[in-house]
Amino acid sequence: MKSSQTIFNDTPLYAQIRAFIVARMHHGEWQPGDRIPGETELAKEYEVSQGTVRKAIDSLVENRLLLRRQGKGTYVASHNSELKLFHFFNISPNEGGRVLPETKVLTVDKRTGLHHELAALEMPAGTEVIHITRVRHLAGPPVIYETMTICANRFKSVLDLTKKQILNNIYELYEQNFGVIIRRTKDKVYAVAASALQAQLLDIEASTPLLCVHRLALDLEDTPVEYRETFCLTQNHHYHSRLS
Amino acid sequence: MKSSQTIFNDTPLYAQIRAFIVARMHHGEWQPGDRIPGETELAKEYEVSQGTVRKAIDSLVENRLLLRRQGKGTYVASHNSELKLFHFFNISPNEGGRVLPETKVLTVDKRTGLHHELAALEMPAGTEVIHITRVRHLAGPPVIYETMTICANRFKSVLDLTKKQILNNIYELYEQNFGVIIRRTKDKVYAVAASALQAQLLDIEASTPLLCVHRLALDLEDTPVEYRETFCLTQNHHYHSRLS
DNA sequence: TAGTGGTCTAGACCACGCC
DNA sequence: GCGTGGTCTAGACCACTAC
Repeated sequence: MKSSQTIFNDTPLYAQIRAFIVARMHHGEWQPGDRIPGETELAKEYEVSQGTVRKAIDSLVENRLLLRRQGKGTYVASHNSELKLFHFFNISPNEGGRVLPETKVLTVDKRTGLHHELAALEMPAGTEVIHITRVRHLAGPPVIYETMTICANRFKSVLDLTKKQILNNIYELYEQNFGVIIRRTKDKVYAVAASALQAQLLDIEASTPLLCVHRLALDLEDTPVEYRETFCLTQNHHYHSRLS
Repeated sequence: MKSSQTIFNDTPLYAQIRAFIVARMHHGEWQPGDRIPGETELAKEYEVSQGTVRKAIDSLVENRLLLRRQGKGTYVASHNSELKLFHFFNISPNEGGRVLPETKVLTVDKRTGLHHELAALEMPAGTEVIHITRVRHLAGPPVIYETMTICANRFKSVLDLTKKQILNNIYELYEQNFGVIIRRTKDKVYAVAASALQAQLLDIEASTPLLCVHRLALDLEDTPVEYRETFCLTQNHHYHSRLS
């Protein structure tokens, strides 16, 4: 990169290149599934060495924003690829392998966000949100009741979809319809007693212990996108996580 | 690395170097907290370029087995360093910052492992284990009841310790007394109703919903080391996890 | 055969911590 | 000033994919 173009002399070159690449993905120039230019080409374009571009791409591959295919090229990651299908869905049967959930959307409403929802999403009081509730099955009776809250402005056209059009993997919907890519989530997990409504929907007795997950999903720029509350029966299923 | 010494021509050089470094840590030549030789020195020793050693170290730093200090050197990570204190302890108060738990050890016994314990630890039926139970407080009344199961052979001298000598951060004990470094954990999380014993120990009513975590802790070589069952009150606390 | 990512080298300069 | 890790370069060869 020519010194005359170097704006941020305090940040490493590869970090600047990485930011440029993320910006082009975020802006929509490179869509999920697209192949991006080769390392040598990007190196020429930005006037840096191929090794520096490689280092920038390395860190994006680590964060699963890009994926490499040897001999073919580097691609923008997509949530609907097999690898990512289960990535943010960490509830599994106790016995047997992972199961893709079936989903029934119950309600889709627009309303003013509640205090704790807006606090989680870092939005000012009074902001309009879209509120979705749904029940999910995992190869059997219903085991998950879930509510999701998203910004009404950013996801306005969700209201135009029928309940059946709302995808099972809603992160895929964010990506395909709104260009919003979920990079990471923060979960807080509790044990609670089932409310009357939850008991009815999950066909259990009230006060049955339920796993309760408060999840915040963040996009590429670490902006909160969705606040979700998941209530899960853990008789035959569990929530899993790995630390390393 | 001279070609005559190259044993695994199918694996990349940097991966071989990484394996050598891990072996020297695992073997005890480099203890937690030690400084390892500089990149140039290791490069000379293994007869590879400094860049290759760097790539090997990079991946170990990512996995938190090593940590770099610019201008000083590269160090073997230690669980008692501030950075790692909370790393595998992911239960926090709902309000306020993280709190270091106080711990009271209840029992330390040697017995034959139960079926599900040995299955988790991948040990043959009939293996002897050490079983520890304890209660933990987080700046207030007790909120955690926990049982831990470890291999009796590997951790024999734990039986010689008094209950007070068993450290609050038991992974630190594994590291300091046995040279076992925990690299990662796999958690399965459930919601359950408190048993009579748990209710008594946590001073709550029986059937109160409790968070139940089944945790397997693995060492550097991905061998299961400890199986733990944690029961946690989530009135004022929560279990947290991040996916990315 | 041509282009891509994957690995590896040798050497350069910088920023930091320490003496 | 010296040694450390941190960044960057220019070029090499390999393995894989596609034509």
